[in-house]
Amino acid sequence: MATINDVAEKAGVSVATVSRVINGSANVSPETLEKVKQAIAELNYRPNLLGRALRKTKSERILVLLPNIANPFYAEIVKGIEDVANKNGYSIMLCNTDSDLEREKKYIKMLKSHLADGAILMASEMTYEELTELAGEIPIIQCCEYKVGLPISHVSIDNEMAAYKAVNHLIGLGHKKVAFIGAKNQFLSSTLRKEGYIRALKEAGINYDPAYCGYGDYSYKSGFRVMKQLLSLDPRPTAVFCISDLMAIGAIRSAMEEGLRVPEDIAVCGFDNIYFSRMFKPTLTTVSQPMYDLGCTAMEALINIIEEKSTEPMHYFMEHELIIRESTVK
Amino acid sequence: MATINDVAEKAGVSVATVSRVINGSANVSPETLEKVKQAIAELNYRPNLLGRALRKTKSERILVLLPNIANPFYAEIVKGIEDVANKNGYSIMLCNTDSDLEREKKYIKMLKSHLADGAILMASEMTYEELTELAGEIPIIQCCEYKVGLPISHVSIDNEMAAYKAVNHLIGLGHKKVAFIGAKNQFLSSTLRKEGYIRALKEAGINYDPAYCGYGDYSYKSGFRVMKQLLSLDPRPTAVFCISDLMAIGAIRSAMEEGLRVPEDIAVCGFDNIYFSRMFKPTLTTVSQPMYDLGCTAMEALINIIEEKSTEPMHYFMEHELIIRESTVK
DNA sequence: TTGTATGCGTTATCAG
DNA sequence: CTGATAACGCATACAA
Repeated sequence: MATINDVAEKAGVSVATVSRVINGSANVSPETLEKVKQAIAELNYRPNLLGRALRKTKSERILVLLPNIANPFYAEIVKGIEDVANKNGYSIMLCNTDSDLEREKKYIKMLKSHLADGAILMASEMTYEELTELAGEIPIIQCCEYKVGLPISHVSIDNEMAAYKAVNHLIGLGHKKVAFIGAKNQFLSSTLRKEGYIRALKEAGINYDPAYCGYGDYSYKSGFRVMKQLLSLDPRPTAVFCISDLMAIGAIRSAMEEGLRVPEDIAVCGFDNIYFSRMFKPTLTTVSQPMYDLGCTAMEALINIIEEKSTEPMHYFMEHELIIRESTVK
Repeated sequence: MATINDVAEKAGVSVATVSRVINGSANVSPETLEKVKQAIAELNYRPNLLGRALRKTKSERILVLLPNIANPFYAEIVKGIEDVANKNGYSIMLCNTDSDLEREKKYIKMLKSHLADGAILMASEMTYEELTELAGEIPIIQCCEYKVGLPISHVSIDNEMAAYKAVNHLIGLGHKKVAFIGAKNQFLSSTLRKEGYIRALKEAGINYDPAYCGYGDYSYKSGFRVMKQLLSLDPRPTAVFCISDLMAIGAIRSAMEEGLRVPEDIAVCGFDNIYFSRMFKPTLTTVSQPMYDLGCTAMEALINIIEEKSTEPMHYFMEHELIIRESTVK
């Protein structure tokens, strides 16, 4: 592998001049420029990024930690992140944590070891203390899932309001017995979506009944299972709000297996608007997050921190949208 | 950020001793070990990976280039890659190329710039020449999609045989008019799957008719569109083999819209066994690839090259499996 | 067992 | 406009 020294030797100049050529410095005569360029081409020389980053103490690289690359929801966010990053000269590298704290910490260690200039964290498993400490060392942004009260910027939607609107839609269709399929975990969005559900009920004068609430893990299977239990209640719910599309689809299949029609016998609403929600029959009513914009905004906020344009933690709430399809309205 | 110098100073030893402690050298007295460990802890010191990699000319990092992180197919492969990598002390970083040659080349540039020790390429857009040149410089493996005749190891399934078996299954059910929904692109798998389709027809004494072949881009929409055309043929096909699950699901929805029942009026078979193929109604008959094992094998092969245990290019063909579900058999 | 000195490949400072 | 040289943070050969 050719180094800058080889190029310098071949071109008959010093390494400093080669470096100037590489970095587009104006102070190089046309003849030397040509000589150096030729030497670079002949040797097929590529600057060693490690050496450069070490010298500049800046890598122009960003880490994106996400819990599950299989989730198409994150894929769209990553697109936004990448586009903004590329526009600003940064490369992004994806780190799949698999919701495993150990894996996440391994990547965080790489981050702390100067491998990247900053990171975007989605659904981090770290504690308040760990996050705070990390933010003191390295620029980070929380995207989608976040913890409040931290000196760390975040980008998300208003989960409480989104859930409220979804449940309000069901109530507006005349449903009185509206069930809820959520998740019990450390994520704020789970709590907020449930709070939105409860607020919609209360405002409509409907009693909040914990018996109408089940909990899964966002998966198809868990939606299927929880729905089975809810359907055994008497009186049976006539509508269900699920905090993920996959659970909603599981719930629909569960209802169908019981001989119920969707939406005639029971209406189902999901959350996320994954591409599959259009393909499923009946097509799924759901809440759409502006995934691409979430990614763009997160990356812009991160760059602002890295380049020290902004220092104060910012909290961005992006617009969401209720998408009404066949699973709630015939 | 504390450096090895700070630690050395604080502990009252030389940087060499600190380095020995970090790297677990045996030749350190218990007392110095303790002193250094304490200094490391107090300063919250993390070795700078750039410096280390630069010095060792080895990063212990692997790049995984994939065309689309949204495709759950790749997610499972990545799991296999990660598990083997972690077991061997490597970290993997995902690079989303979006099937864009420019993006891919940017990551390849990083690879050539010593940011990683090697790479696993899935569905690369590069030419024969580019790939050959790259392989001369850096350890790489082709996974799933590959080009033949290159001095580069690859891991995949036998696409021709898999397609053959799938179509044979349809023929075995009594179908004579078996259509095909494929893709026209540079990928060998597209060609091989079509060849398998043709071989199965020929062996059964069925004439291969190009009119029964349509082409999409693996997506739901394209499957839907192509199926519409195939259904307008006279005589109408009674079975369809699709080279992706998404196209198969699009095809099914298309058939349903025409008032046809699946599988009674028309049988549909997909390819990939994405998790969604189980959730869809009717559940989808499809070809399952051993995604996790593909990833494991690819990573093992890469490590063998990096650590120079093997030098000869190897070609691995993993077992696949035909999974029969409701879309072909009632 | 420990320390000194060197170099990995860059970029940046300073002198010319 | 160009070159010599130091420094980024680390690991290691060699000396002590």
